[in-house]
Amino acid sequence: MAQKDTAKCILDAAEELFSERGFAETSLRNITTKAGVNLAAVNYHFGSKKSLIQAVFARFLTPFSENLAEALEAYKSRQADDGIELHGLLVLLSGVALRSGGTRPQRLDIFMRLLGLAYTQGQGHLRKFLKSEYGPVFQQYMALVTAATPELSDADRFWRIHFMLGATMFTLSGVDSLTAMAEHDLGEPTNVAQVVDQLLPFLGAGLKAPALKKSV
Amino acid sequence: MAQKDTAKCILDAAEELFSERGFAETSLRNITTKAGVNLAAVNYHFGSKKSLIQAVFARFLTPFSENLAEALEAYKSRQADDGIELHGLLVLLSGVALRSGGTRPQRLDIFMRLLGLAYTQGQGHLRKFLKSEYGPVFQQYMALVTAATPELSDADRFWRIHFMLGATMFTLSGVDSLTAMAEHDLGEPTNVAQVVDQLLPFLGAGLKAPALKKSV
DNA sequence: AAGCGTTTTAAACGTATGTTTCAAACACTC
DNA sequence: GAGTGTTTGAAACATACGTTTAAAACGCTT
Repeated sequence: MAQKDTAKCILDAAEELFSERGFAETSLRNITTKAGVNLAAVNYHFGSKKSLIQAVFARFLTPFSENLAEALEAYKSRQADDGIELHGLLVLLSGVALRSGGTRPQRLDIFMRLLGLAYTQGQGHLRKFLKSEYGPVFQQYMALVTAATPELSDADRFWRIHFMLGATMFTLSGVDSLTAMAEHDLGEPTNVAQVVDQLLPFLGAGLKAPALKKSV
Repeated sequence: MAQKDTAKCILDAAEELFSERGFAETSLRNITTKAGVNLAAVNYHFGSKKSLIQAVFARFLTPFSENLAEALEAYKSRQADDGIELHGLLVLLSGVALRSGGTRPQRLDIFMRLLGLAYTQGQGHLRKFLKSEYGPVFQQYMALVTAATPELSDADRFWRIHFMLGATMFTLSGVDSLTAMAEHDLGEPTNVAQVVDQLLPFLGAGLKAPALKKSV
């Protein structure tokens, strides 16, 4: 059991290297060297580099989406017919995210970086894989957010959700560099959970901001 | 004059391909084929692929930072001793950004994507190049933002500025996909300037949000 | 301990990359 | 219009990549 599990070692190394350099910049030789396994092990265990990439995402996203689905069920039955409140929804999602990192809580930043890559340098196969596999849970969550912001037009909500997504992904993607900068400039050490706590009021205020009036 | 300028053709092709696929995924053969020039032309005109990447950034950032510096001077002398107001600063920056795309206004999305790449898959040489070349103007702008938000602690302002940066970069990076989604889902066509108009109230409200109270 | 399916290993495969080379074509001065 | 410096062209360079191969090592049942 203290034995090394080759596939797990490969996933660990790939996850970290991908998040640092991107998919194309990371060679299988980089990965297998870092993992301490033979080059051919990747193709033996995962079939191809593409499948490796998908496996890296699946390892994080599968427990994450399961946790989110559970939390949503619990929330719905608890809330019953009370009004749905935005702040509670944001806390719910951030809690699930912080809890789904496995043993290491920092995994969240790695994964946010990967998610960003999937958007920017996603080769197509990744986006389809992610949407078909994990789309429904997030649509479920979005329905609640819509219920919590009835005053917004669909268009306003659409754009502001993406503003929120961007703020979150960017910040958490570089949370280690940013906390280092913050500590250097301000002298205050910060951890991921504290950054998320800072993030929530910003996102809430942005989403609830008064809509712009056309042509001042 | 109607002659093709080889270096310009290379920059145009590189800019577009880099922003779509990233630096490593874009080969010099992709670039020169798209540009309709010989493969060796890149190394002849720019020396190396690295220098080409820097040149792509410089072509956009140099006029941008010059425009920003001018706008800041005008703003300062106009404002004199009036109070500095956040919304005006945001409008100023967005105006400079929208104006600096050269002939094609869409260039802003391409460049935002490139800037994102510089953060994520920046090979180090890029970040140093950008910071030393264009850092000072942005520090100047930041000083005004600080003056416009005296109620914020340095830490709150630090984090919220990065939240704003993330929301902006993410949204504008994918503004073509997002506007397509918005048009499909909501039936409303949108252009880049309108998205920016949506962004500003969101950013303003987020930055000015009441600070979180520690330990509810 | 023999046998068998699974896993690991080292080496090679074909392909694509960034870069270099050097001769040909060009633009322009004298 | 010859001569000069600059730009382009086709081909080759060495290197790195993802993948495949076939033999060796391992784990486990019998």
